[in-house]
Amino acid sequence: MSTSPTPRGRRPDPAVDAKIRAAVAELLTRRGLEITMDEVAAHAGVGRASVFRRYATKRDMLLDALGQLLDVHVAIPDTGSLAGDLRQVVHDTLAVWRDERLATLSRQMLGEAGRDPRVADLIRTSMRDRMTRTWAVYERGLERGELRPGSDLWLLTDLFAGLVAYRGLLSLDPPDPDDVVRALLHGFAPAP
Amino acid sequence: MSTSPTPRGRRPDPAVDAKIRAAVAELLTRRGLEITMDEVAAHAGVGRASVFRRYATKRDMLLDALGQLLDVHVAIPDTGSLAGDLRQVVHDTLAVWRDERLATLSRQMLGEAGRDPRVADLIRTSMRDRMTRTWAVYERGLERGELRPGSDLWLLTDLFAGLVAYRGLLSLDPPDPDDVVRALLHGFAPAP
DNA sequence: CCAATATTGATACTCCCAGTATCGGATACG
DNA sequence: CGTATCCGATACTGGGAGTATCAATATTGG
Repeated sequence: MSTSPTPRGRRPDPAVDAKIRAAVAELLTRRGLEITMDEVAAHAGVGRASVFRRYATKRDMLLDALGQLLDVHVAIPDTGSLAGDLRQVVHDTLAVWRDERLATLSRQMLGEAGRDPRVADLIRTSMRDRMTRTWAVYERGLERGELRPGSDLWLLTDLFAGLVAYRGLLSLDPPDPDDVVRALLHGFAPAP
Repeated sequence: MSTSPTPRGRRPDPAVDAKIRAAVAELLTRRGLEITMDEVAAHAGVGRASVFRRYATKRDMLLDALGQLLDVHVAIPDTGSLAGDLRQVVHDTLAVWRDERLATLSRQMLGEAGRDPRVADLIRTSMRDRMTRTWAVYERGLERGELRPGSDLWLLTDLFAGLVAYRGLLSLDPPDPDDVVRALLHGFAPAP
């Protein structure tokens, strides 16, 4: 079952791993996805071959780095009302697009998702995890009677996640969180 | 003011223009954005240089082709109710993602928007035009009192356009138009 | 200690493709 | 005619991903 009977010879240097990852992370946030393998190796102070020994392709390398960048901690708000909590979640979701560097990287990452299913998978999973972690917000909202029972909560989350991604990707002005929350909770029909 | 005092020498052959455009369009829908200039020239039965005489770069060529592909006719529904009209608009917006070929191209196009501002501009403008053309739907809705006066209509449209693009880009299941319309009009709060 | 094996940085190579340059031939204008 | 531009064809340049090979070094089993 095991694929490692016993490792012989010289072992991979963990320090090299770290240097490469650090170099990729920095270059990625500084210059976006358009970086060359030579740059990575040079910036890490490491032989070019050592990079390819760890990642079969450039995509694999970027995939690994992007996975880490997406793994950010998201606070779960508890303001006392669903509207307040949602406002906070939407605001946090918008945060990525405020810093121009992160916005550029996010755009390119969403872009890469369009051509590489693995990147799409990465983002999808990351978003799903992230949203699942904010599920408590919805549960409290249901308990307080602020949310219609039986609501499609994925539709709710994807509506604002999609809005934010769409506007960000196309460089449109970001929406105001309060407007978004109002729209999500009460819709555009006149108050009855 | 004019930059063409008088054109000398042999004139560009319109037939060559047409052959190139046709070849690009077909290759684009058949294989997505990852096509080479040699393929375009060969498929058009045209010299490679003639392609570069018309487009300085591959991006320029794709931009031209994508602009035409985006220029599709969209019917403006008039079912008698805002809900019915909106349902139709959402359904039409989803159409692109039903054909797997078009979906792949759309994904790659949205992807390209993430790295090339000109593509983003193209999509943005196209979407804006398209939505403006459906403005009549909203106006009738306002007249019939089905829409709250003073609504941010761009927020409304971007909410569902974003949802559709987001789910499509990440290969998530497309939403049900009726669910979307219900959410947009009445929100997720309980009926008062 | 020793032999076998695998990693290290360095370098040179192949392959693909966008973009450029040049060719002889064709066509349009003056 | 003479010149300018287009035509298809072909060869070239340059950049970057991925591969191959090197001597040097490190690790482990015997």
